[in-house]
Amino acid sequence: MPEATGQAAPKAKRPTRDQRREEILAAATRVFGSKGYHQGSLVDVAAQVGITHAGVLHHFGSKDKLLWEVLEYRDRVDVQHLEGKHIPGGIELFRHLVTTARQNAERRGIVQAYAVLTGESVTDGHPASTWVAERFSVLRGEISQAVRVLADEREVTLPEGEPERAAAAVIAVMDGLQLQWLLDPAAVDLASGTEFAIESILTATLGAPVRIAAS
Amino acid sequence: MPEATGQAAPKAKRPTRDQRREEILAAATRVFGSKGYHQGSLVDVAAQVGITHAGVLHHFGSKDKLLWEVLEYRDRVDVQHLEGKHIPGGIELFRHLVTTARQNAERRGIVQAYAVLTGESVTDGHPASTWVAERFSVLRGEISQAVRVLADEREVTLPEGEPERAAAAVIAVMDGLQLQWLLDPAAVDLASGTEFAIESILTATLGAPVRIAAS
DNA sequence: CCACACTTACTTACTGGTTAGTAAGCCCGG
DNA sequence: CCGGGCTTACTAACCAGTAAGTAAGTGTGG
Repeated sequence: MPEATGQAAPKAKRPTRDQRREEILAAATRVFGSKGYHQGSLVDVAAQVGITHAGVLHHFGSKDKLLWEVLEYRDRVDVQHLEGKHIPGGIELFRHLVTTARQNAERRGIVQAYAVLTGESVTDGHPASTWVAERFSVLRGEISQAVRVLADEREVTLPEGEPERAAAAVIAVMDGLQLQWLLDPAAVDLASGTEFAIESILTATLGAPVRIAAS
Repeated sequence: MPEATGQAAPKAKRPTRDQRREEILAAATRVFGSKGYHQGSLVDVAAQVGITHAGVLHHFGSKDKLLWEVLEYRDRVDVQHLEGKHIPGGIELFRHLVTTARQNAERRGIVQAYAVLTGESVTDGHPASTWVAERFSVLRGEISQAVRVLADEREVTLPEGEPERAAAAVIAVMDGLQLQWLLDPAAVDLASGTEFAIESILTATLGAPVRIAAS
């Protein structure tokens, strides 16, 4: 809090443009996460920041643009989290996936946002559909590459398309478990379930037991 | 107005109550499937049947009730499909799951409806959330039971909670693959991907190779 | 066998609510 | 003193649900 002598008004300092934008993005993530994009309104978002919905539009122009920036924002934060640690490859990637699942069990909001937006995105003409499709595509690429690294290490040759199939299955099981966990957290253990499923898929793909130790 | 001679009028006969209800349920399945529950309106549904939205409300009372009946309708149709063939158990159940996946690849609309509603259902207070949660619960029960049957057949004893974990993983991988397939049908093969993933999970659970032959 | 009573299946018209987006102006800080 | 950040006020569209009226059937008593 600034200014003791000058004018010690208890008035809150007006945030800078970038601060406000970040506040709004965080609020929009919460709102779209808990209510979905269509059901979550700009009024909801604005209320969480303490302004009106017109104020939000002043910063982002339209609801669609806000959604796009929310998605980019999520990517930026996720990458920031790995800063310097370079994208892991081989077995390290799968360790990272399990670790993420473990962390996600403590961040229900983010998991919910991801699940809701992903599900919504398969509706006709949804503004996030290309983003989600692209995200899946990139993930499949990275994971199938890691599978190939493991295969090389163990000197097994995989049939054409097998790494991609395994990659799709790994992503699928993670998303699917999140869905079940969101609807009934007691029935599914996110971390151990993810680890078990990934190990199963890798073991079957490589033809030899694969273990993912603690990170 | 009518009446020329006798009454050879080419006038369309008014459908019976039950016919109309079925028409509306089918239309609602398409609408909620392609646009989601919140974004799909009663006007959309009504237009597909050639009546007004008030006509739809005459039959179903409210939008929420319509959704509930759509979900029940889906169950009824699915079960009808298995009529007489009793709910399969043991390896037969997994064969059935793969067969369903193969059929689903030809029924995009239904898969989309299921994916959209499931994703939407994790939003706060969604009218379908208890239905989806219940469905997951029942499926986990049936599949974990089938896993136990397989374990007994092979005389292996499974750790506490292991069948449930495998069941959750099987459901997860099916749902997740559907999502990826909807967004990029060329990147994922629904039938073979499902078969591969289920075999991987069962093999890892039972400690011995499990194959799912053609049904 | 048919007229009258009643029910069913809607339509039209409206209500109250919510939505995204626009326009104009106010106010504060640098 | 001026410009960005915001509010207030508004619009046009759309929504679910209600109410009342109407036309087309169905059942029934005479």
